[in-house]
Amino acid sequence: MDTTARLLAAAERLFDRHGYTATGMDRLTEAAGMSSRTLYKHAGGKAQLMARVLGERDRRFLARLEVRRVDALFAALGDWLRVEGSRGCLFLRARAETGGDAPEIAEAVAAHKEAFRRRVAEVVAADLGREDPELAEQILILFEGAAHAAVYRGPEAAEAARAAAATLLQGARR
Amino acid sequence: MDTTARLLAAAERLFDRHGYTATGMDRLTEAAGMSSRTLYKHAGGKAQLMARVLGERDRRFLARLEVRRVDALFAALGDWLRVEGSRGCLFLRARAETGGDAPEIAEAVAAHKEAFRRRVAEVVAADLGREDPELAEQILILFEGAAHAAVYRGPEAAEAARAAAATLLQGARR
DNA sequence: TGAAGTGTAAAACGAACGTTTTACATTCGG
DNA sequence: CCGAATGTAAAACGTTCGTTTTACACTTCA
Repeated sequence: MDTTARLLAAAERLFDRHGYTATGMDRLTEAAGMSSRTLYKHAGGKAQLMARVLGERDRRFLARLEVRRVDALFAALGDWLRVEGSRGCLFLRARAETGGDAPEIAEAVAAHKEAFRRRVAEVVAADLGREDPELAEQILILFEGAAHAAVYRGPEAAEAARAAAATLLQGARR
Repeated sequence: MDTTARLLAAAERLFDRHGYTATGMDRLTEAAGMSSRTLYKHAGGKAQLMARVLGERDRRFLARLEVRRVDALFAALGDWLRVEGSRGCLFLRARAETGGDAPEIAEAVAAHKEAFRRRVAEVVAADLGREDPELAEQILILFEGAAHAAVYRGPEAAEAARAAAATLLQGARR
C-alpha cells in the first residue's frame, strides 16, 4: 500500500467517523503513519485532502450502483450501509461543515451529487423502459432518505425504501 | 428579547450555517451581543449550548408537524425548507460532527428523532384510519430524503416527496 | 443601606489548530 | 558514485480553541 493510498484511507476513515473540522492534522499523520511533511507534499493541505477523499469515495460508491434495476439500487445501498456504517452522507456533511467556503470541497460535492442523480435516472429509465424524470426524482429522494434514516433506524431502512420504490415503479408501469 | 433567547437564536443560526465545530465561542459572544462570562453562566458550555439549541429546534419543528394528513406533513416541510433554508438535518449533522462524544448532544438527537418518528406514525395512522408501521417507515424515509435532497435539488424536493407519499398512501388504502 | 444578582470588558489559561521549516536518513536511476 | 527523489523526526510558526478569571458597573429589593 503506497503512501497516497494509505493517506487517503486514513483520512476517509477519520473524516467520516469524527468529522472534518474535528479531525486534526496530527491525528491524520499518526493514523496514516507518515510525517506531516510527507502529508503536505502529497495532499497539499487539509481541504485539498478532503476533496481527494471525496473524489475517491465518489468512484467507490458509484461503482456499486452500476445496476439495471431499481431493486438492485437499494440492495446496493443496504450492502454499503452494512459494510461502511451509517453516519449520513459524507458529501453533504462535508459541505455543511465547511458552509460553502473551501471551493474544492464544494465542487467535489456538487460533482458527486450530479453524477449520482444521473445514475439514478439511468437505472429508473432502464428498469421502466422509458425515461421518467418525476419518478427518478422520487427514487432519488427515497435513496437519500434511506441513507439518512439508517443513522437512527438502522440499515433496514434500505429495505423499507426498496419496498416503497417497488410500489412507485409499479404505479408508473401502467 | 432576553439574554437566553438572544443566545439561543444566535447559536442556532451560527451552528446551522457554519457548523458546530467551526463556530468558535468568540463568534458566538459577538453575535449574541454578550460577554463570554454571561454566555457561560447561561449555557454552561459549548456542548450544553448545542443541546439546548437542539431542544428548542425540536419544539419549533414538531410544532409545524401538528397535522392530520400526510399531504400536510410534506407541505409543512416545504414551508420549513423555504423559510429556514436547506443545509440538511441539524440533528444528524450535530451527531456526526461530534461523532458520539458529547452525551448531551447525542441524547437530544435521539430524543428528537424518536419524537419525529412517532409523529409521522400518528399522522399516517390518522390519514389511513388505521396503524401501518411499514407505511409509516416509508413516509419517514421520504421525509428525511426530501430534507436532504433539498440541499442540492432545492425545496421542490418536498413536493416530489409529497407526490410519492400520496401514491404509497393510495396503494395502502385498499 | 447593603447584599445579592446580573451584566460588561478584557486579560489570561494551557492546549490544539493548520502549516512550514530545519536537519537528517534512505533509496535509486544515470 | 553522485545527485535527485522520497521519506522521517521534531521543533517552531502565529492563530485560535474552549474556558476561567479579575475587576468593575448597574439594578433590585429586603
